[in-house]
Amino acid sequence: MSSRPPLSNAILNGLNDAQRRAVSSDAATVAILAGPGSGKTHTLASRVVWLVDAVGYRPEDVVVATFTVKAAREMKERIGRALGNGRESKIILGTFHSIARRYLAAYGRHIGLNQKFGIADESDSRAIITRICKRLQLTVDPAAARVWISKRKAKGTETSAKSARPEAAETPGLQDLETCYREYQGHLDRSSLLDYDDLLVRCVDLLRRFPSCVANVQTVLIDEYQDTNGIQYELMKLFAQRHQRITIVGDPDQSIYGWRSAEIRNLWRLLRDFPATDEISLEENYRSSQSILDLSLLVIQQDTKRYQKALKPIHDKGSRPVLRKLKSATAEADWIVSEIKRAVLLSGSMLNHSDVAVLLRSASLSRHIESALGRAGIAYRMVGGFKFYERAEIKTILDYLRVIHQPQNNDALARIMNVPRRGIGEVTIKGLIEEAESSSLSLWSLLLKHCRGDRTAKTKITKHAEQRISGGLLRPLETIRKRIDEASGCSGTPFGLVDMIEQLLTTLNFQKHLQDVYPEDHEQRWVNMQEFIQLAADFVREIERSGDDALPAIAELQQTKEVEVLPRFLANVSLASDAQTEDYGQESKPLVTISTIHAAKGLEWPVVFVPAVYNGSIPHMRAEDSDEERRLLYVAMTRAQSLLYLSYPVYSSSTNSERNELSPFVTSVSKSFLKKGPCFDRPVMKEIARILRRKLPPEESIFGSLPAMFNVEDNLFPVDPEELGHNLTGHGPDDAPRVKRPKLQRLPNGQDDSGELPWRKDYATTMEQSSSFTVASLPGFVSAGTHQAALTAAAEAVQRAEKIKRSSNRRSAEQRSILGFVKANPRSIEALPTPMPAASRPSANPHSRGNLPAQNASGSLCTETDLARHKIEPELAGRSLRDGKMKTRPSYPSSEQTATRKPYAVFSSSPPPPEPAETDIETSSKSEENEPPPEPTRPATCLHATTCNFPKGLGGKFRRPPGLGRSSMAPIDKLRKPFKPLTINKS
DNA sequence: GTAGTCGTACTTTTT
DNA sequence: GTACGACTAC
Repeated sequence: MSSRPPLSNAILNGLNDAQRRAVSSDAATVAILAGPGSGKTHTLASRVVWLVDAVGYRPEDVVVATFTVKAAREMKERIGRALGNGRESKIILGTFHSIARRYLAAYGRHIGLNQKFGIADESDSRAIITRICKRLQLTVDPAAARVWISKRKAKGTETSAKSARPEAAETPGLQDLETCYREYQGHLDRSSLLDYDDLLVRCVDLLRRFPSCVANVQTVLIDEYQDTNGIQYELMKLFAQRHQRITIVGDPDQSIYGWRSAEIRNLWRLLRDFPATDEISLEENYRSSQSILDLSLLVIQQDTKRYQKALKPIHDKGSRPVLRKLKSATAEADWIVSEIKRAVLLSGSMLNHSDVAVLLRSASLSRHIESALGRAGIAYRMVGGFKFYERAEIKTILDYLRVIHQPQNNDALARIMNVPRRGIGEVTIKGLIEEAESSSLSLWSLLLKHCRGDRTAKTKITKHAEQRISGGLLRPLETIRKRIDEASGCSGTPFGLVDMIEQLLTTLNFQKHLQDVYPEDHEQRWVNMQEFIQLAADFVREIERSGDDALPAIAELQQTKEVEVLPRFLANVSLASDAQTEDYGQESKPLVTISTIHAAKGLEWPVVFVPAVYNGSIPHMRAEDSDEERRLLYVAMTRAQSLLYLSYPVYSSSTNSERNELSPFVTSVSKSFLKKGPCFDRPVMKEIARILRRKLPPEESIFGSLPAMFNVEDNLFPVDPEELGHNLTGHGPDDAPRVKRPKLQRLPNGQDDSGELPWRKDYATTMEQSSSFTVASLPGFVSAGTHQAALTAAAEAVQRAEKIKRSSNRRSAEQRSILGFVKANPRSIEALPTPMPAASRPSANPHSRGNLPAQNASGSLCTETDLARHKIEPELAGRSLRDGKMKTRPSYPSSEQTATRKPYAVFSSSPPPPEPAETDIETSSKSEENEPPPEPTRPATCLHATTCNFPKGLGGKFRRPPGLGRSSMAPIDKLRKPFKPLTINKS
């Protein structure tokens, strides 16, 4: 790689060795597998730039597929920044669905697709299927039918072998399902609609029958590959059919879309179909503190079937994640607010509200959080969940637009027929639809004929209603349609989308309609309409700026140019999960982010809250795959950079006082969490600052501006809300009495107890004997030892990080391969994974892997380089051995294989303790501005909550202001305007 | 037939 | 806190 042209240096700069190798790999197929925070997306984006700039592919010959609109947008931005000249807009980049739609728009007619096809979103599908089920009196649940149909389409056509299985008679209403499927598909065809799955299915059809569509494509890159489903895999291969050059990045641990038919299996399929694939893993985690990673790993490792990867933190230990137990969901929300305030204030606004995310299993959990934030006047935004486009008034206008675009869209027309009120009721509408369908007319033409007197509908329509339909619905829409045709026909000024919407609103007298129907909140809804217009305007501007996203011309095949804005706008609405509602003009004030975990994938925040970590929420009651739920929690946890809080309410909502149980994913590791928020003293804050690479304001200024009566510690809520009556917590025996105790002593094995529980040991002991690390000590304040020890730990962590950084420079040669894993388990991930090869250097302590196979189980199948990769840093392998953890490890329940594999020393993200000699040198050279490590015997009392003296990093110079006396401190939150939620703002 | 009122039963995750 | 169904008044 050393002989690359200088131009490429810029691309490779700032990447680590493994990333560099991934970016510049010459292999046709490249699979980059890496854990969270390892720079996957960045690497993929860099590879795109590399392929264009260094290798020389034309941008328009590169296909990049992502899963979410947000990811696509970000990818485009990143690539654009590096490429310049707007070349990124030529790249065929987008979600699978949007790329498929573009191809279908351009070439669809070659496979008999109506040029003006529309997209049926989920609610359309649901409505159609419900109607079918009702009409034909099918005994299947419409929702289940929809899922079944979708799964069938998503599976793809290649997997014929396995389709034999589930199809058997075991499916109860199979007959009905089949009927429903047929009817549904027929209905979509008649209305020229494609549902989400159809976009992919039809595109596969297109590319198979007309490979020349993609004859220009040189290379295909896929982000978040673990989320591809069968049909997407086919699509990927078809896009790459000419040159078979594919790059994927993914992380099996973050596969959270199984319910949408994502198949982790696709990873093995890829390696099977492209055996020469260059596998690269990225192992350094640049995002999270070591504590956060350690705990996340403990969670994900409970999945014994997973393919394991190394994940090495480069950051300091950081403060331990918190697992907080609250009385109710309301208390939980209030507690979150109090912790946010605490973090912001005690960091002297080094952390602000936009650094905070609250990640939820389900969007519906946001209610309490939203109202607590609202009450506290903290601005926030909700990502995922209720979508802007799903608001009733927006949907209505969208339906109008859809009918303008596609008069044959009966469903949309039926929904708007009586909105605004035109004196037509359900019965009439239903009758008309039936009539239209039975005479194979569209509803639109039926109405048109009726109103023109060409044909009288059998269904009775009152004269009054007829007039209003004719004058208030048919005629205005015809007019608009005519104007569109005229405009596009003679290339005159196209009829502006915004004009169209505004004209529609006027003719319909929509504002009055809103007033009539929603007397309570019509104003808000009208504001939504304005925002909608704004979005449309943005969309148009964006199109004009970046030009049409036409596909590169192909000699052999005629393309249909997409000239009209309307269809593209509608498609954009259906395919965009989020309206890009952000930043119009107004200085973006810092907002707390509330998001579903799904929507948070790929993102990161300094501070992350994961509320509602209880059985039933995570894992969700209705979830079928509990491993996936665990991965979901893992994804949530690994979003955090420096502070991670999990919490759960003991009692679910006020309505029924049912008790919640802590999520099973964390019960066994619950002791590794803090029971309440960390004390944000100087050392802790400094560590946070270091992880975030930010500057921490001086201590005086932080405490100088604390509001009066401010609670410095997380003590507004009882640590155990049930303790009042001496309750048993009911989470098993070791959990019962919760005695806080300081951990001041060194553990016998010489590992210094840096205030953190000895995690591994804890993990082991929770599973067998719980007594082993009870350390008798002063009763009193938990955190005291933590903080002083944190100082030492911090210094050490820096060295460790340094060491890892150093060692990781040669990492690329040592990455382990998944090839063995795949080959040993050719067709399923159900099989146990190959044991992670342990350190192969003799210097590493041998007992750790006494019974591990020396090589990857696939040994014979591995290439030489494969084997070479299996070396592990000796330090990494060494640690757990030195600690003698192996002895206390219980034999793992499932199988010997698991048990022997279990030594996770090798996967551990904990770097080894520094070697003594180096310690001194490094500390002295390194910690100039650091406090000298404190004496191990600092009395605990200095951290007493109410008299909080901060441990004087600087010799006790600063004391916290007494709080009561000081006046005129500006509470920064005063300045923040209360945020009015789009949804509902009353509690 | 339409429109308004009341009571009941749900509320995973996304393209 | 809402969406849908049943019931009742026009």
